[in-house]
Amino acid sequence: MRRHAEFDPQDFLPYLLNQAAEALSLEFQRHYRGQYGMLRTEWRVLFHLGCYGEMTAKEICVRARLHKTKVSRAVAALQTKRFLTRRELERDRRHAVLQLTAKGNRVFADLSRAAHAFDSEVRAAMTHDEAEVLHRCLVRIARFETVQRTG
Amino acid sequence: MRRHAEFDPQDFLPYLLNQAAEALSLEFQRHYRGQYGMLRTEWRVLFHLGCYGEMTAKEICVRARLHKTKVSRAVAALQTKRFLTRRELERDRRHAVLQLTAKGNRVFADLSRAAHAFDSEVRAAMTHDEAEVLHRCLVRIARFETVQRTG
DNA sequence: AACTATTGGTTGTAAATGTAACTAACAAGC
DNA sequence: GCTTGTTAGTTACATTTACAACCAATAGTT
Repeated sequence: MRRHAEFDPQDFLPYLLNQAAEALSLEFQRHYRGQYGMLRTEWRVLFHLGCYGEMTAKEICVRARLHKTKVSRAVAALQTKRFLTRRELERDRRHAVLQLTAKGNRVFADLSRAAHAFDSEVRAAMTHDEAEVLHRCLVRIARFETVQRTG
Repeated sequence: MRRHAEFDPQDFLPYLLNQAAEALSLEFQRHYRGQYGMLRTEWRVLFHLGCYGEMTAKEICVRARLHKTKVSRAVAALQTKRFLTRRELERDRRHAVLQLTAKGNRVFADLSRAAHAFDSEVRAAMTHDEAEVLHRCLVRIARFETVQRTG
């Protein structure tokens, strides 16, 4: 049936990578979406604040490689959910340091635990060596030449 | 600075996988979007038709793991671009076999070449063995238990 | 101080996506 | 033939995202 036998979608890395990423994202969504009504970007922002501690929106943009509008909206949503607070800096009132509330920290702790468990579950499908290689390759690919989008 | 040192976003597979997938997708977009004004789903549908030959929308849904509405819209778009034609089956007029036009095939050939080149470029960042492991792991992950979405 | 450029962040609007409800064709049971 | 169920595909509407324009604060220049 195949006409251009020289190229199977499964062998095209962007395609395969997307399939894999989507499979995992969709599965993990259940946790932050189902339990807390959060969107993916909100989860990412919370995740970063939880992992690294307080920081400005700009820092999140750079670290998480998210566009500032996405972060802006996610922060607003997390704020109305009372998961974080913003504190303006006097020395430069353009910046606002974001910080998880106690509630936000509890949610982070819960999701962090779920993430850990999920991660282990996925890793169980491969050997330790394979996981090492996978990680190394993904990091390399993630750093692959991309257009500016941290604006 | 890190507070919960036990978990770095970079170590969370869904996250890392997403970063990697997005980096590649964004980069490859230039080809199908910039040159032909195609959306990602359109490119995927074209890709599948090009690789495997004519098939129905339903078959594309299953193979590409895309929801039927996405495929429906992509097919409509590709049709107005004159990249494919649809031929109803007499024996079951619910089905329509989709087939690339000559123009569609030329576009596929061009993008297929670009995809090949891009794939090689990415693979150049790793050894042959690494690429093998990566591929194997990704296929395994892509098949990971997911909710039904080929409906 | 005034003038421009840059930066952090928000908002408006169009495009894209997800979900559910729908239509049309067929199939099975009666 | 008529009802009920299923399947392929479309459409309508709500949610999400992308992109550009915008605002306010600061920095740099004169």
